[in-house]
Amino acid sequence: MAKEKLVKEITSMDEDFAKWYTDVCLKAELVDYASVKGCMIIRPYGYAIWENIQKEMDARFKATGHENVYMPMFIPESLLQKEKDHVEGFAPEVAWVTHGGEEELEERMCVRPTSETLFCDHFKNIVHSYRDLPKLYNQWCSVVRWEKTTRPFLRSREFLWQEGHTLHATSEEAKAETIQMLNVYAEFCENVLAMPVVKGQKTEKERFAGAEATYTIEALMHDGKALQSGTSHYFGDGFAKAFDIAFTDKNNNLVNPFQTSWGTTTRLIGAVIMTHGDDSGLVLPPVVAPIQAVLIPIASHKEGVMNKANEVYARLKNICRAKLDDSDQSPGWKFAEYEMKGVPLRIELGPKDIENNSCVVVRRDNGEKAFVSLDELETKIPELLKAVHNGLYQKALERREVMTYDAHNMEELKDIADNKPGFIRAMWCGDRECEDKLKEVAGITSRCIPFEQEAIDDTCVCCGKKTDKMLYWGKAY
RNA sequence: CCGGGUGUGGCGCAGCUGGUAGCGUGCUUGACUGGGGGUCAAGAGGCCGCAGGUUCAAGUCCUGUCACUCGGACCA
Repeated sequence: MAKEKLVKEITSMDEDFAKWYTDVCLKAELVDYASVKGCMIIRPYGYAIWENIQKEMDARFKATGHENVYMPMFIPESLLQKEKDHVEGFAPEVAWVTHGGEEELEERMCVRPTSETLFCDHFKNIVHSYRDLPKLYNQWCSVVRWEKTTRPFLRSREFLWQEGHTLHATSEEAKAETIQMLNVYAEFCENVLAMPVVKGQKTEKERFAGAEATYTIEALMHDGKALQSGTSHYFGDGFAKAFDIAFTDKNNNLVNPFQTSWGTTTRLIGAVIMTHGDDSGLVLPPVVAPIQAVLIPIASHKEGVMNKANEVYARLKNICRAKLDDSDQSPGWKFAEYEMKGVPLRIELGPKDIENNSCVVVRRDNGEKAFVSLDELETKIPELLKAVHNGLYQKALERREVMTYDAHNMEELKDIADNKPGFIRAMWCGDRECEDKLKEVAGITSRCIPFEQEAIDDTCVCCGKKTDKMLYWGKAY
């Protein structure tokens, strides 16, 4: 009699958010742990999400003129060493290969933690004239960073990602590319993942190793922590100089080109889980959901039910990514199972429905039930999928707005940081000391200097110096 | 890397003062069921994380190690 709302196998968010997250990853069959610490097995259901992310994102890269390439996974130590800031940033977390078979290598090689050095080494060989520019490359691959503490999707020692690397004749063009790709990421998060993000620039402290400027999209998770969900870097000509990349321009001068890189990772899947998920498990945005609608026959042994279900399924397959679950599990079990897996729409078809020439469609995002005439499947299902997407986006946006606070002085800031999880907006003078102090006093880091500025004060929240710069702060994953 | 917690059938756990390896769930088979994780019956399944040590005897005590996990420092 008692109606159990929760999926019992999943810890509730309020009780223990971290455990909830891990439960969802495992119970929704996204990942399994591997025998090497910090490495994960991405299972078919999880990988299918990644494939959909890749498909959508890759189309956007191609539409903006980029080409895919593949670089080696090993980087000789001498190559990694060429750009000073870069190697200092990554050296603590690279994995080294020292032997080939039984023999020790003359020069050890690291497993790529990122591929700037490889791309530079290649660009040096293929770029000689302004006619060779721009180079707009991207690669899909995995990289290795030997992290200390690890979590599925959010921080693993090996992870899948895409890294764009581009080379341009002018700094203006390279800067425009950096911003363009950040906008591609933001648009992708909104229209594909139904996830609102804050676009902005990283402070010098949070900048990528070797970059002149780093831009970021920051998302807010259910528990009020920020997640850096994609970055885009402008390198100036620093790498080009370090790697001797030069070309002859139209005026016959030998000059260095300007460079960018940008990346997103399987962390986006973690972002989806922590943005949309609830106590019943995963909630997937329809565009990336491996199964967009699951059809569950009721009383399937009864005359005519399976025939009708197969007929409806055949039509559904033409409308969306559909699945018919005709296994002998009970309907209730199936309801819980597909809720846990975040399937956007559940379609129930039983004897009563067939009598009425209709079916029951239930939305995963809000649980709303609708009776849909079987004659209207082709129009209603796409509408409902769109509605789920919009519902998810709106809910996430509203939550972010509610969880974003303005701090006008240090007492207020510390109070918010201690008691109200979320983004904190506060003015900042630009000094590293003030940034460090906020970390020390309130345990928060700067997330970004948002493009959309709003002067909530005219002085730095920390030192009181005059400023017109507003920052997003928060606790980050 | 520092500090806390946990490793026992697939999963979740119990196992006291060392003395025959247990429960729930899941799995298999069958029947009845079927609109929110069904009922009954009969089965299968265990190097007790790994390596040492103490002991007549170790899941239990000791040492080491590995993994997972939470919190901190560092990072996508």
